[in-house]
Amino acid sequence: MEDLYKPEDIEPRVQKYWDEHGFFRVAESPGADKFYCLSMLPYPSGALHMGHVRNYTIGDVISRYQRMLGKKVLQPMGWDAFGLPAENAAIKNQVPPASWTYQNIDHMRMQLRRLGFAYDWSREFATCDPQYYRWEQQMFVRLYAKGLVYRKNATVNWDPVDQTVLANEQVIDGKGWRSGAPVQRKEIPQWFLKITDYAQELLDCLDELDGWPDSVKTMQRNWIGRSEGAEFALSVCDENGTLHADNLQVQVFTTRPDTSFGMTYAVLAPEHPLVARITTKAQREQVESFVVHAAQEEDIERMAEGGALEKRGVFTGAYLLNPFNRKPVPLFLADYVLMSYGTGAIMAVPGQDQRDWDFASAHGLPIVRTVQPPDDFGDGPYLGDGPAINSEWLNGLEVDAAKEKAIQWIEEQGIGVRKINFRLRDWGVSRQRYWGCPIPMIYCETCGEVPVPEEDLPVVLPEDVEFMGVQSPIKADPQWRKTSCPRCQGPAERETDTFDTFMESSWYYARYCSPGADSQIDERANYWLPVDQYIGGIEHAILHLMYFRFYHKVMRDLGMVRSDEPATRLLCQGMVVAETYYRDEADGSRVYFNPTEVEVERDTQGGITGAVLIADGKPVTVGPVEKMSKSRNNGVDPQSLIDRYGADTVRLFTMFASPPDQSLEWSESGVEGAARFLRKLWRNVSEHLQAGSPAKLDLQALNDKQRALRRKLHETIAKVGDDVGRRYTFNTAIAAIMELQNALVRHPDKGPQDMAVAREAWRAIVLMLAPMVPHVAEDLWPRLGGEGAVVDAPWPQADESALLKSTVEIVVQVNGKLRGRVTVDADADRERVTEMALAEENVVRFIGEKPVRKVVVVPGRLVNVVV
RNA sequence: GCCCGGGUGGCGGAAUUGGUAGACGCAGCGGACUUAAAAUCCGCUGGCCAUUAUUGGCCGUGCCGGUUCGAGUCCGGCCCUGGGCACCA
Repeated sequence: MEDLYKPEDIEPRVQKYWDEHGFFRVAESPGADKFYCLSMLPYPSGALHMGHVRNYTIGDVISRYQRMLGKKVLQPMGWDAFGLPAENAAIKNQVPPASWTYQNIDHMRMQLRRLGFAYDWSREFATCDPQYYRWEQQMFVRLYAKGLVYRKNATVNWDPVDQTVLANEQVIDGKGWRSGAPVQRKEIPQWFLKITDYAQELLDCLDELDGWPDSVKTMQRNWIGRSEGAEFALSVCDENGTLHADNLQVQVFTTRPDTSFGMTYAVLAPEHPLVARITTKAQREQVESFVVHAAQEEDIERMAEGGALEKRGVFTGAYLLNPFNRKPVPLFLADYVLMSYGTGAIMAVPGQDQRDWDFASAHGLPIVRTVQPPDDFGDGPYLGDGPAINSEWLNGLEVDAAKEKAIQWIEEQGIGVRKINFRLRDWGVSRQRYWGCPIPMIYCETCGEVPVPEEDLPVVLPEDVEFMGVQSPIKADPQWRKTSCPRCQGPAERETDTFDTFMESSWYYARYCSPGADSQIDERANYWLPVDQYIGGIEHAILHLMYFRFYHKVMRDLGMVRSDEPATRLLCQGMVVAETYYRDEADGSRVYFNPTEVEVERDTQGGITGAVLIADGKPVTVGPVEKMSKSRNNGVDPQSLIDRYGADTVRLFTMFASPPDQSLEWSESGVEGAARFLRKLWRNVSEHLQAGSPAKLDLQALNDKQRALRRKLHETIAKVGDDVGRRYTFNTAIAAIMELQNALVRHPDKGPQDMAVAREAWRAIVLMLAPMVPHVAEDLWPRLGGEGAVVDAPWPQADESALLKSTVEIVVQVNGKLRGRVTVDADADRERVTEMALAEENVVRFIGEKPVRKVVVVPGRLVNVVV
């Protein structure tokens, strides 16, 4: 065995061994326990960043651990290959988006292989492959047939100069990022998926996702935003209550029907269809002037500062008749009512609603309370509980009872119904971009919209294109879109929009289970699904993870899968952060320096006193710790770390520095610490092997010291198993292994039984480290007499008998303060322990003359004497 | 404004069910080895005070209060900080 730890030799050799034996290729094995461990697939941006390394290391550790428990483990990897950055790169570098993407995939695949992740590469795919997206297109036309797909006008960001739709990220200060022209809001037809049909189920199933973080479930609940109430009609009238000649009505939704007697005015959203019937052109223009102004920077800033938005509005001249008290109330237009939620119209009850209060105050409208606030309640709307007042037949009822009675009354009157509304909107999937999956629809002059027949799929996106401007090549090319109608054979045109890239990432996990299938997925998916552990960033808490759940339920309803949810357990890893360093230049600009270019200065206590730029030796300002980003120039390239330290060191550092769900602070010296640990491990095992062959372990022959060391070993095995398997606190698992190694080093005896215990310990250490640092573990395992590959070795189990202690140390407190320790027999009873505790020298001193009032005994832990 | 996290040494973090606060690592200090440096090894390392064969005391987990024999952990009220949402009736 070499004296020095050389990862540059070990890692390629071990990876070759895994590859040649195809260790990570898995097949279904009915009856065997399976474990599907999935990390979110990366966008092929060009190179791995530390966030990827962290995400995939966590997944790999869990996968390898589960495999050592004897399960069939599926861990796949692929590429979320469509997306906007490829188009930007295409414009910048004059290469087609496809070739740029494929090059990036090649490079990043090589980087992932270098890190030694246990992926079944035979299942790899890129989502831009027609053999992948053809199934997405097929599913879309099937959903169209089921009525879950529809087309309607929706508002987009439109760049009038580039004649293109912009993504939200491409709108900077209200202007197009390339043209600089003010962005317009434009209505164009777009395709939608009816995710709202699944709103209730998406909400209900969250309750059963015990393995998901509460934060994600809460965010999804809020996003779905269920509210219960009533929807009812109000008749348009004049100020005397005379009904409108056309018998016009306005539907409103409210969660507080109990407050209806307090309605003092009503509001329509500016886009409400009735607006054209009841307002003048001048009124509409006035509203438009502030609608255009809406949702601008200053409003958002004001809300961030905690202030209420200005309540702008205009009186229509019309009135609505409140059906509860037959009184007419003025009808306003105001942009604080949204057309996209509820009915686009509200009854306003300023006494019980903050926004209505603000509007009423600003426009001098009356305010009537319908719930009695407590005596000490000041000004403002009252949102709490209390008896109804000013409400005729509801008076005296508490809020819940009043709500119930009001809804019954509405239904009895035939003017409305009990209603549940969701905040969740249907999913708009059209993107006016080139580098995406073509939407398989055809427009025929006579037949209208016609889905592409399944046998004609896929609609292939041409990859060898000139991509010079922002304009999509398939939109620019009149030939591509020209086709014939599948129904009438007449001239027709293809849809030139492409899918939102969230479409590809909503079902990829199922395709991994069915490689090569001549259908979207096949029966093999039901063996592997649901995913047992999903790992990815918290930034996907709402969008991706909602679409992912929605798609799974849709696939279930199409008969493709049998489970209700796609993943039973979810882990959201924290951000990777690093210190920032900068200088403020004379011209007011701030220049950031990478942590690798800076040297930190410390005082004798180790506190940071400053930092200098290595290049010029002059000081730089130490900024806050922030998420690694280009703008702060604090990103660290994982490749350079791997080149310098090896994959195992990088993996060990990322797992050791913090628990997986908290942020990980990058530290050069922390990486060096990880490297030092592996060098020590290597040397210690080497010295152990050179010290000779161990005797057969004879438990009866162990002396106290050997027995104590072996107890430490088995305590560590128990703790590490719990940390890795249940708690996912890999940092504390590694710390426990480090402690065990330190204990072994401090036990230098080389007798036959010392060697036997040491051999047992080194083997356990190598096994417990194998998921985290698999290369060095694989290399050391056979040297320590291990059979076969460490990837298939069984996870060590604690020997209960080794954990038994003959004596235990008991902490003695007096009035809750630590005053001494006593060692007692493990089976000593309370009386004996109390007696020992009261006899301890320092305890006696503290009790002094004071009478003992009470003695609390926690068996095996402590005694507290109360005086 | 609403919702969800977090606040513990010089730093990252540990303390799993209310029971020894600071495991493990980093940084720092002292020493060994070395011509020297690196690497490696050993020791010390929350603050203050007393005592030095020794050890002991006081303070200490963002702030204020409470429950308890006992609180980093539970409860009430604040402060700071990270993230999410955006007038959803």
